[in-house]
Amino acid sequence: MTDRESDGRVARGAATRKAVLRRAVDVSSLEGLSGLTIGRLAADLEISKSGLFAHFGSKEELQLATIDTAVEIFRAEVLDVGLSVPPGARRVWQLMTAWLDYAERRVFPGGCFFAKTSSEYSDRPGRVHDTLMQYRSAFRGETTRAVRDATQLGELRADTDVDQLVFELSAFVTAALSLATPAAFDQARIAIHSRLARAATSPELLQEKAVSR
Amino acid sequence: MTDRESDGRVARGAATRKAVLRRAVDVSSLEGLSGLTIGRLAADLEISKSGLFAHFGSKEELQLATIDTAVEIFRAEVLDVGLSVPPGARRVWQLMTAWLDYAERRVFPGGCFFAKTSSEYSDRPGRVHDTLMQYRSAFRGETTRAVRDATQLGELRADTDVDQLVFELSAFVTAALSLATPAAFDQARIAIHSRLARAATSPELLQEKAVSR
DNA sequence: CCTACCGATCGGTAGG
DNA sequence: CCTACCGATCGGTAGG
Repeated sequence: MTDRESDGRVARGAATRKAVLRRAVDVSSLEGLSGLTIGRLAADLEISKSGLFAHFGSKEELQLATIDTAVEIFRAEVLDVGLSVPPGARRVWQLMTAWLDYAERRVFPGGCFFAKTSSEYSDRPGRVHDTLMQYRSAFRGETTRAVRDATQLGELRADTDVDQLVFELSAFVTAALSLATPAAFDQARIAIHSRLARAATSPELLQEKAVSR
Repeated sequence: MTDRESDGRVARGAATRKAVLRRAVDVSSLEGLSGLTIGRLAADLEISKSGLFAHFGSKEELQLATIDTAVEIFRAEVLDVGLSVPPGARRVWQLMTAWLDYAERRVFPGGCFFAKTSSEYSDRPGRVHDTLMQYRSAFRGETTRAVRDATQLGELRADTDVDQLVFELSAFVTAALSLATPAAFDQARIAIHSRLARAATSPELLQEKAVSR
């Protein structure tokens, strides 16, 4: 009896928390993590300010929880899609295009959550800044590993400067995210394909595997 | 007598306005144009809030005046430096490196004023957004003209896709501004040089003119 | 999860 | 340029 009752409360609490964070991620992708205010979020979700506040304890904790929620989505939409292809040049291509696709598809209404918030917090010390930079460098690490693997597999030229190539490919993606026009997304795909083709040991390596359908 | 007195007031007013805008540009480059608050600016400059307010009439007017001030500085530091070299491949190189240099030199304490504020206002409708986008596209227009001129002069290959090349070169710069590490600035210079060398009809075109000293 | 607060700060105004 | 305000909103707290 008491078990069932408290389970019900816990479940409702978790559902509210989840709804708050989903909304928080959307708002932040449009207006940044400091544009996020507890009062506005509470009004949007039609709960009291202090009711919402009780879930997090401080605005900073809300911001950190919002970042973690965005990371989970980014991981599923970009990293998992990229890594679903076996190591090699095509994995690198897949990783970059998954990143572009996720932004173009507006998984977050403001485009890329991390493009917005990393720029916003680039010069503000604190835990929000540190957490964002840590995730950014973790993702760059995954990209670097994919490029290094492709090099060691002989699919990218042995004299490839791995960090330089990662810089250039990432630059094309982030530029498209920042411009956010259809033309820019196309230009990024063209640039990435041509840069990878130039680094590849064989031109067919970037081709889609022929699927029978 | 009255002339001298009112001239003195006007001059003092202009000096105050100038000091306010210089400070506003610095603060915005660090914390964005919405992080700019009239109260804080007044406290920094040790004048009253309403005294400062009287110079602009609204926060939006202050933001627009701040953008115009930043544009003047950007024009002097980047555009004028780039265009000081005659049309051709080297002018394109000069334009891109002047842009990198200005950010690396921290002309604004937060790096590039426009990188920060364009991202901040990318999804907020209004005059601030419109003004920022207008300046961004004007600068892109100048870059495009420089590339087109270099192509027509025969210094870049006739089959150069001008918009694509502008996209790629700008991407390298904005990526470096966003990362803002010494390594990233170096990687951007390497990427720009190599991309321009590949588009050039002759490798010497990017060389510095030999100066006797 | 709520009502009812707190001090601080926001953009802006009145009147000099 | 000033003092002295305004209503709205901020993050956060007390006490349920």
